[in-house]
Amino acid sequence: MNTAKNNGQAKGRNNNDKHEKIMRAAIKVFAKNGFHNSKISQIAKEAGVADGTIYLYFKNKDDILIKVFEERLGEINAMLNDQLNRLDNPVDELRFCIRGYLELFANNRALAEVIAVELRQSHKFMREYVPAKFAEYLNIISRVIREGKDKGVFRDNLLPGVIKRALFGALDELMVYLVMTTAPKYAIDTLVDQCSELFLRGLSA
Amino acid sequence: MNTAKNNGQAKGRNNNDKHEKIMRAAIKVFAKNGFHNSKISQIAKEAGVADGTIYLYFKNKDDILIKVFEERLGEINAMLNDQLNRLDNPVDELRFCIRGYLELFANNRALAEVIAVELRQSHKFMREYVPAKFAEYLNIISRVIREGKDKGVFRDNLLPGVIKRALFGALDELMVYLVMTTAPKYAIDTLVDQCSELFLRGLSA
Amino acid sequence: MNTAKNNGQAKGRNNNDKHEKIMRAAIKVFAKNGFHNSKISQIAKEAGVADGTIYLYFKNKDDILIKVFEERLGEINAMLNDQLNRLDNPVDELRFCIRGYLELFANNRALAEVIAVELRQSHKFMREYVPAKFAEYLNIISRVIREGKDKGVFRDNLLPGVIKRALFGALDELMVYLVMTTAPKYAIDTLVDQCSELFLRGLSA
Amino acid sequence: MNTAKNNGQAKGRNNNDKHEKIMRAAIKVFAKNGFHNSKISQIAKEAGVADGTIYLYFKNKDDILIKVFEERLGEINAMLNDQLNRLDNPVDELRFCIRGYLELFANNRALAEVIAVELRQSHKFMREYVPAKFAEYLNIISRVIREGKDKGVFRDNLLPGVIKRALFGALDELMVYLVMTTAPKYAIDTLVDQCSELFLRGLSA
DNA sequence: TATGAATGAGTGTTCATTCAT
DNA sequence: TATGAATGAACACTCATTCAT
Repeated sequence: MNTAKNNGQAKGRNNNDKHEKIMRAAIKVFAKNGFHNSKISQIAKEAGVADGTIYLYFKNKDDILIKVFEERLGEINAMLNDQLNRLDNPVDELRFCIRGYLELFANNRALAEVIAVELRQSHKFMREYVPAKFAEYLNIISRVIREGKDKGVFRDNLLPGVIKRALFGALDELMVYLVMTTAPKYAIDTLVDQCSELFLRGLSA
Repeated sequence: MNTAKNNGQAKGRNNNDKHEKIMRAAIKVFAKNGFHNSKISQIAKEAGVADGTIYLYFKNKDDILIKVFEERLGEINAMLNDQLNRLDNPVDELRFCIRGYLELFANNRALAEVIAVELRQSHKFMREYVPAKFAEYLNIISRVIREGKDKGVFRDNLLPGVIKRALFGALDELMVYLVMTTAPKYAIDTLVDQCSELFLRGLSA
Repeated sequence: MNTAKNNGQAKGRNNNDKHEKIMRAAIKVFAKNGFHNSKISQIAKEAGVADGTIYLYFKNKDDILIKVFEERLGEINAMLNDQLNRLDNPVDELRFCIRGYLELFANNRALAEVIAVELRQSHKFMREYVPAKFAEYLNIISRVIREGKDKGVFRDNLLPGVIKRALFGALDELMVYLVMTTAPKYAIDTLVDQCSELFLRGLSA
Repeated sequence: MNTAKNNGQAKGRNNNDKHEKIMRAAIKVFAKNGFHNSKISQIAKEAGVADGTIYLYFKNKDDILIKVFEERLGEINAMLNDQLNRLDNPVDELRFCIRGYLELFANNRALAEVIAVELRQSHKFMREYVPAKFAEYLNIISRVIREGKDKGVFRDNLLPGVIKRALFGALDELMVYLVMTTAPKYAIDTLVDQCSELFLRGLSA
């Protein structure tokens, strides 16, 4: 029944090609039409493969969306982990999280639309799918906050489990604004500055 | 072509009854199954009317969801406007906005689930539907912030248009946490306190 | 179950008013949209009555169409019978049948469209409904032909039962042409002349 | 959007099989129930394919009916064109047109019922659908008449554009009689003879 | 008689998924 | 692996008809 072959990450070169091609096509199509209005046949066409081929790489349509999230969020997490290691103070780190998140999506509008619009969407996601990489992402923020508390830079009565969600919500909303507004009134730098100052002041000891 | 009868609010008692009954039923059913998995026939059954009757009050399935948002958000806005008039300082007002939003949804889980999960959802919403009441809601926050700036309570370099979105995003995310988590680790009071302090410090002059 | 009140012809003045009003409205609406695309509510609106009122005068939607045919064809038959009595030779009588039929419909385009397009249509008509008045109409033609044979004006080996159908078919087709063509190439007089000469020569002894 | 594959005629054997199978099934089902009372699922069952398969070969339900007309009328036209070439005088040719038309349908009662009852039917046909093959058929008759005029066999004051319609109407009506009457009083030969003599005398110089 | 709100049966069409090649 | 023709379950919406007033 489950004929999907590639559940892990490291695969043969050839397969990977097609897996990646389908994923890129899916992001493009999802962004254009929304998940529910996107047809498998459109994705197949965009990817240059047959409809049936998609089922060699993905369990079903939902699986494509899940894989898109997981894989792209995984990349974001890897990038954040990598960069945060090079910084040595929570203030710069938080600023980097904020700037990194907004810039990333600003540069990949299609992916942003998909994540912004579809992430919270269907029951498949909020009910059945446990977004592992999403939790990991939140935890990166929480780690930075905890580090700030430990170093005495941030207030001591902060609950990282709450703050991480508030920050993520704020970032996500600003990202939606950035991506869904045809002619945004505020530049990305403005958003980053306003948001950073808001949170850093709000958190500071 | 459009046979929907109740576009305004104040109607005859009988019609209103049914309009309201259908809306309540829809919220319940949407919350349970998600919008796309909810069948018109389920809503009709839950409301105790015939399938066809729904189309006397709503243009189509999407229209039900839109009306739910608009009407409920309208109530929230009315409540906020009403209460904020009784307070005289921006700090208390912002605290009220935060507490009001979270408590409201905490007390109406079904509606919260619908709004949280479906609001940003399909192209119908982020692409075709212009959420008038939602904009109004954001502007209430922005008004409070502007007032705070005028009174010298909040910083002068704040951009209300950015801050209102950041705050809304944070609140929304916390609401999702509250509603979607089976056994939340944090009580609503905790969330309100953490969020209020975070933002009030972040905004303070 | 059958609540239709007016099955005969001679009725009270008041009822007749509404019966007639609905019928006229129906002809107009059927002609515009075709039978299957016409809604009871449209007819009701056009007639200036409530939907339910129609069911006080007609058994159901099909019944309206049947009544339209029967009543209008009845009028045609009455007119033909009346006029044919005043003529004394089969040649003039046949000419009159031909001219009468085409002129009648040319002057009532809406009715013509309905009869032309809908008469042969639905199973209700070709299968269940026995078009009494239609048979009567055909028999008027057949009577004229028989009379012509008796008087020695028309050939003796003619079968009136066949000829009446051929003539009706020809007339009907020309009527369709007249009515459905936006800018007919041939005037009604031309059609009458061509058709009369064709059939009179074809029938002549 | 339009996924129908077979718009032309000559296709691979497999596809053609199914296209033809569905068409035959449709004729059978339409003849039995009338177009509006025929369900896609019935046609699919009769054809031995899945409901969805029909939509690989036809745009929609209307399209099936249109294709039936066009293809069958196309065959009639081809047959007529082929046979008429072998005859050398308009009298025999017209006789052949008359006999050919009636015999063809007499031998394919289902198709006859469909064409007789549905051809003039719905707005789809008289209003939106332009019956190309039907016009072609009429023009074959008109060509024969013109040829007869040129050869001095038929009268000179004939208008072929009118006569072709009158003849078609007559034939069509006789065909309906033949097909819709349970026990026709007149044999097909009788009809052909009566009709041929009627028209040939009517047209003769 | 007249109304028109309410009913609910009925169906064309889409599209994710399968599987023979 | 790859294909794409075939499948068939699933569902929003319409509208003729009813009936309480």
